[in-house]
Parts: sequence; structure tokens; C-alpha cells
Amino acid sequence: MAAPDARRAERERQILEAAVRAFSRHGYHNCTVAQVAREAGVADGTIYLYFRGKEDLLISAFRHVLERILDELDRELARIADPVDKIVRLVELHLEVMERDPELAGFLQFQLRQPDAGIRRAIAGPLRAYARRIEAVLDEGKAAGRIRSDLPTRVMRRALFGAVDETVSSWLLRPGAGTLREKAGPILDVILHGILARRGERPVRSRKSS
Amino acid sequence: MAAPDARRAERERQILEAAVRAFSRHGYHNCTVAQVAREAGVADGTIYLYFRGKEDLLISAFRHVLERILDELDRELARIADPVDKIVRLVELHLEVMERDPELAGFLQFQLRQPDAGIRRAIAGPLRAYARRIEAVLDEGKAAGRIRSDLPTRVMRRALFGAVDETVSSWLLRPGAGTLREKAGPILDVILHGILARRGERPVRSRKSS
Amino acid sequence: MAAPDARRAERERQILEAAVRAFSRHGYHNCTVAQVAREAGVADGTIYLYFRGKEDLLISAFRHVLERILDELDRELARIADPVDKIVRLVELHLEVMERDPELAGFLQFQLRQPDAGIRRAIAGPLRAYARRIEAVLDEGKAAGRIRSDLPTRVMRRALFGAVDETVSSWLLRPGAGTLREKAGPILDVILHGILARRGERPVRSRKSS
Amino acid sequence: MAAPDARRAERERQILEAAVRAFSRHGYHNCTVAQVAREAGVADGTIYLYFRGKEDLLISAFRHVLERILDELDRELARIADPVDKIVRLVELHLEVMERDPELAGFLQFQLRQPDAGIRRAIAGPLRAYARRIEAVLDEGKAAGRIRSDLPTRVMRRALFGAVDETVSSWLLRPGAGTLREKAGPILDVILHGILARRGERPVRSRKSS
DNA sequence: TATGAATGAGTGTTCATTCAT
DNA sequence: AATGAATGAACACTCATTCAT
Repeated sequence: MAAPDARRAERERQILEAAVRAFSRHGYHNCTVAQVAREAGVADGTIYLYFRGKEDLLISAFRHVLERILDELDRELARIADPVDKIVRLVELHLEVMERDPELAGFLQFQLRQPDAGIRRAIAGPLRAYARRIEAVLDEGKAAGRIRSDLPTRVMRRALFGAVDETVSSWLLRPGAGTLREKAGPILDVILHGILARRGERPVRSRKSS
Repeated sequence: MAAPDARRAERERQILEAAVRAFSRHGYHNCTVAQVAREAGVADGTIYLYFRGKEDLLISAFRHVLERILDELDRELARIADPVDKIVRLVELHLEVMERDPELAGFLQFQLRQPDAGIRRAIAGPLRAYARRIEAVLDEGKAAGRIRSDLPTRVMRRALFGAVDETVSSWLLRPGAGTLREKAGPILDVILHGILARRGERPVRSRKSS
Repeated sequence: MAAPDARRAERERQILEAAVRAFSRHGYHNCTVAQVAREAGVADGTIYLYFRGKEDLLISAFRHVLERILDELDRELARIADPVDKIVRLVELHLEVMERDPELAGFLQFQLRQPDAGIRRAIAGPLRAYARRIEAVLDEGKAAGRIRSDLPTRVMRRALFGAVDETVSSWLLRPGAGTLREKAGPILDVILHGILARRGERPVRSRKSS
Repeated sequence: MAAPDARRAERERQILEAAVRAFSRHGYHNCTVAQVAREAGVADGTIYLYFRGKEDLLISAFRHVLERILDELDRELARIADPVDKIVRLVELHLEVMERDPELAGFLQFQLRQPDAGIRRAIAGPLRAYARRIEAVLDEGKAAGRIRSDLPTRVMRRALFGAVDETVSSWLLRPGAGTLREKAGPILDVILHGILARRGERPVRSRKSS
């Protein structure tokens, strides 16, 4: 029946998920295309029927993975009304996804951070979709009066994402330091309330500007 | 005969600083040892009289660079009494260093983030020295009652570093988005005071635990 | 059911002529079987129902092309009585064929001259049929007392063919150097009468020498 | 001593001559760079210290070989006064060179005739130097009144070269058909005097022009 | 008969590293 | 100590050919 497209899509998925595993396991640069092919159970040449090359494989794998994460994220956030609860859930989900599949985490956290400028740029595009999700939630919070509106959304987003991202990286480097899920609360506490002790706090100001 | 060790140290420094420039410019993987040698003004083989190989060059360059940054940081922080002011200065200095030398920034921000597990581990060691500086300041703040003591120092450190790090990365990828220095205030504001609107805020709680 | 053999022959011709075009355009080695298939409007695999492989395709294409050229040659020569006129016509026709279809010319002149020994040998067979035509005409001339009989026919054939062949190659490499047809007269003059000055010609002097 | 340049030149020659042998033996396309390296007694990578790549190797080898042939040709021709004798000697030498070193002959006759347009063009340049030698001798003959001046030099050159070239090719394809040297006389006879029987010859004219 | 997706063998080239000078 | 010529292992990618449909 009319399933050649489905067949093709299935094959593509099979290769992409093999790529995530193989890249995560051996490291993008040390991983040969042949290893990805073997992991996917196809011949070397077959890879090139679906992707332009190794780099395209990396970028496509990222897009594939991100798509599924965004889907899950959107589904989850749709169920939640309160903007702050959404932020909470977003952070939790981020950590859950990483903890659930460490190979995926290694892929996203390390293999994707390629020093190569071309790859970085190609990654940046899709990544912005995730950034927009975060900013949308923050803006929603601002509109609802739950999030400070005297700060640029982008600054808050970078702080939030940076904090979570750094946490995941640390966790991957030091296995056995507890679960990742349990870090959600404290991180959120820092981002939501700040680290300053409540009483006697004085305004912070950049001391010099030159 | 006067100072053979000094001579050697000078040569070493010369090569390391060439490595930072060369790696930053071409990318670690695309940069050949010959390019580093040319940049340093020595022969290819000479590199191997000072370093075990390309990887050692990357790691040593990082250590060299970090050492100088830590020296400057320590000098600066020694002048400041207030723990919160120290945090402020730490963030400012981090951003200043990056802005002052974009080649150094590219090196630290991109070339150093190698997917290779071995490199990552080797980088992690020296990096902990920087982490310890941050944590020391935070602990000082806790002791002085200026920083919340109901949160693990490490969590705060990760949030602070992650936020700053993410900001630097973003800035490098989008040139012309203002100076880096001017981002210090807002980031600190987020980390110190949090992003929640002040009045009517209710406790944040993780909604589900499964 | 009507004419399965005719159908097959037609398909074969269609592929062979596509091969001539494709090989000529891209060069035998740079031309993929898939390109020939596309040019012929058939699937890649279909090629292999008609030919053993790429090399067989080249050789068969040559045979196909040569056959038609020989047919035309035979028809033309049959009309001519005088052996020398036959030689003249042979050269003219050779040049006409090449000029008429530059893609065919490129195929015969360049793509066929494969350094591969196996191909060279396979080409040599059919080519001998052309050589025999030339030699037949020369022998006819000898018998009629129009052509010198103190020289081996084969030597004359090689000189004649070599001169014409070299002329075609030169012409293909320098487009815009006149028509190919107009070269027939001078070449024939050389081959028929030689290059030696006949009698008491006086010295001609090149007007400039630099 | 000051012999680094000499050392380099020697190495280069060593590789080029290995390339001629290897290309001739296996065929340019079937010959791997590794085979050339082995033949030259150097490592694969060393080839690339002296040449840009496989194609450059082919072209450089041709230039190298041609240079030596031209040197020998010039030395020989310098000794001869009579222009026609020069032509005779040129043809003899061409055949001698080929016969003397069949591997060189195979290289020049087959491996160099690459269907690849880029290579063809690169070969054409140096080859013109040989063409100019032939034309110079012909012009000399014209000036001395020994060679017909009613024919374009280029036409004569193409006929002469084509005839000799075709002879060499034939000889390489049919070993055991006598020596190459002995073909010089007959070929020259054809080119110098033509193939027409002397008596009763009538003017040759192109019969039709459409 | 025809298709075209899949195969996997084959190779030019780079570059980190070594070592004779 | 310094050089830089030489090394050779490693790898992405192409494409002729096959075969299940």
C-alpha cells in the first residue's frame, strides 16, 4: 500500500536514534559514520541516502530529539494554568528528560556543543525554539503579574536556562551525586527568589562602569 | 646559563598563548599543530619538547589562562569587604575578562567545551578552582548573613555560573548586542533577588513527584 | 508479443545513445551509471538487464556508433569509382561525422581513449573494421595504379588515420578555429602529395621569427 | 653543504619517475597514490609534500618526461643542418624514445590521454612545446625551399605528429610486430612524398561542399 | 520486465607525531 | 635545544552492482 514515505520516515528515525547513541557513546569526532551505520543496522552507504553527511546527521539528530522534547513540553504546559507552575514544570521536565535517557543527555550536553562554528550556527536555529518556549512562559508570568516586569525576559531566560544547563552538565560529570530531579526545587528557589538573605539587604549596583 | 628555567618557562608561555589564539581562530579540531607552531614562531617539533601533544596543549593553555584570571580575581576580591559586593565584582570581572579579549573568550567558551570525555575530565579539574572561588564568596556571604543559608552553596554556585556562562555564550554568538559589561547588573539582579514579582507571591512547590 | 526482440533492440539503442551523450558530457569516469539511466529515462537497474556493466556500456556504445558510421561510409564509397576519390570522400566523411555531432565526437575522440588496458583491447576489435575499410580503399588504389605500391598499406593507413584523428582532436580542443570540413583538403594534400617541395621551389622565408 | 634544494629536487625526481612506472603499469585511474609511494620507496604522505595531489602528479610527471625528451631532441637537431634531415631525425628520435622505454611509452601514449577535461587542458600546455619544435623544423624547411610552402605549417605538423603517434599506439597494442625504429622510414616516406603514385596523378579536389 | 533502495568495497588526503640532523 | 622532513594510520564519502518487490 501507499507506505513508501512511512517506510522512509521510519528508516530515517532509526538512523537518527542510532546516531544519538553512537555520538554520545564515542563522541562526535571519534565516532565514525560506519559506527553509526552499524548501530542503526544499515550499510555505510545507506546513511548517505538519508543524510548529506556526518554533520547533517548531527544536526538532524538534534532537530529530531528537540522536536520530541518540545512536543512533550507543550503537552505538559498546556495542562497548567499558573505561569509560575509552568516554569516549575519546565525545569522539572528538562531535568527528567535528561535523567530518563543519559545517552540523550550526553548527546545534548556535550556532543552538540561543537566548537565548529558551522555546526554551532546550525544548532542555534532549532535551539531558539526552546528559548522561545521559556520566554513565552516568562512573558505569561509577567502579564499575570507573577513575574517581575522590570527585567528583560531574555536576561531571565538566560539565567534560568544557564542554571539548569550547568546543573545537568555537573550531574553528568559526577555520577552518583543523587538524582537530577531532586535538583529542580533548589534551582527554582534560587531563580525565583534569589540568593540574597531577606533582611537587611541593600540594593546591588555595579560599582564601576569604565 | 643564567636562567635556563626562566627561558623554558618563557618559551612555554609563548606557545600557550599562541595556542589560545590559534585554537580560537580555527577551532581546536580544525587547527593543526603546525598552525600553533607557526603562530608561536617555533618549529613543529619544538611543540613536543614542551607538551605531550595537541590535547596537552589545550589543557595546559586552559590552566595557564585560568591561573591569570584567578590571580586577577583574587587581587580584586581582596580589596572588597562586603560579600555581596564581592559577588558583584566577580560577575563583573568574569564579563570584563571575556569582553576584553574576544579570542580568549572564544577559546574558553567554545574550544574548551570539547565533547571528548578525556579532555572534559582534564578541564574539570582546574575549573573546580574557579568554582571554589565562587563558593568561598557565597559561603562568606552566608556567614555574614547576607546570603541565604537555607540553600546549598553548590546549587547557588551553579546557578550563578550557569547564568553568567550562558550570557557570555549568547553574546559571542550575537555580536552587536551591546557590551557584555552592561549585562552584569541584570544578571545579578536575577540571581540576587529572583525573578518572582514581590507582592502576593506564594510558595513554589514541585507539583508532582513521580 | 508482436515483436519482443524489436522492443528489446529499441530499448538497447535508447540506452546506448543516452550513454554516448552522458559519457561525452560528464566524462566516462565522472559519469555515473545512474546518470546514463536518467538520460535514457530508465531505472538504474534496467541498465543491467541490457548490459553487463558500465564498461560493457562503453564498448557497446562504441560498436553501435561505429556500425552506423560504417554503414554510411559503405553507402558513400559504393557510389564512387575512382579509388583516390574514395580516399577523399572517406576523409571528408570522417570529418563531417565529427562536426555534425560534437557530442559523438567527444565520445569517440576522448571518452573512448581509456587508459584502461581492458577497454583499449575491447575497442581495438571494432576499430579494426574501420581500419580495414581504409586499407581496402588503399589496396584498391594500388591495384588501379593510383596509389604507390612500394609502401605497406598499413603504414599508409596509419598515417592517413593518424593525421585525420589528430586534426579532429585539435579541432575539438580549439573551438572557433574554423570548420572541420575545410581541413579535409589540406590534410589530403599532405597525405597524397607529401610535404616535400617538388622541384626548384625557392626558399620561402618566415617573416618574423620571435 | 648547501644541498637542501638538491635533495628536494632529487626526491621529486624519484617520485615522478616512480609515478610514470606505476601509472603505466596499473593505469592512472586504477593506480593508487599508495602504489606510487611504494614504487618510489616513500610513505604515502610524503607524496603530498611534493605534489598537490594525484592529478598534479600526473601532470608533473608529464612535464618532467617531456623536458628530458625536448632536451635530447634539441641536442640532436642542433647537430643537423639540413631541414629535411632534421625532420627525419625528429621522427626517428620520437620512435626511439618510445621503444627504448616501453613504460614511458605506455605512460605517454595511454595514461596521459585522460578523458578528463581538466587534465587534458593541463597536458595541452607543455605538449605545445613539442608541437612548436616540429613546426619550427617545418618552417625551417619552408625557408630553405625544401618543404612545400603552399600548405599551412600546422596542417603538416598535425599530419606528421598524427602519423607517428598512431604508429606508436599501434605498436604498443601489437607487440611482436617488429621494432618501432624500422617504421621511421616508411612513415617519413608517406609524409614527405605522399601516397599517390607518381605518374598519371590528377589533381585532388573535394568533390562536394554542402 | 522494470524498478530503485540498499549495499559495501575502495581511496585520496590530512595531520599528529617522531627522529635524524 | 631546535628543526622540519618524513611518516602512516585513519576516515568520510561515492557509486557500480544487486535483488526483493
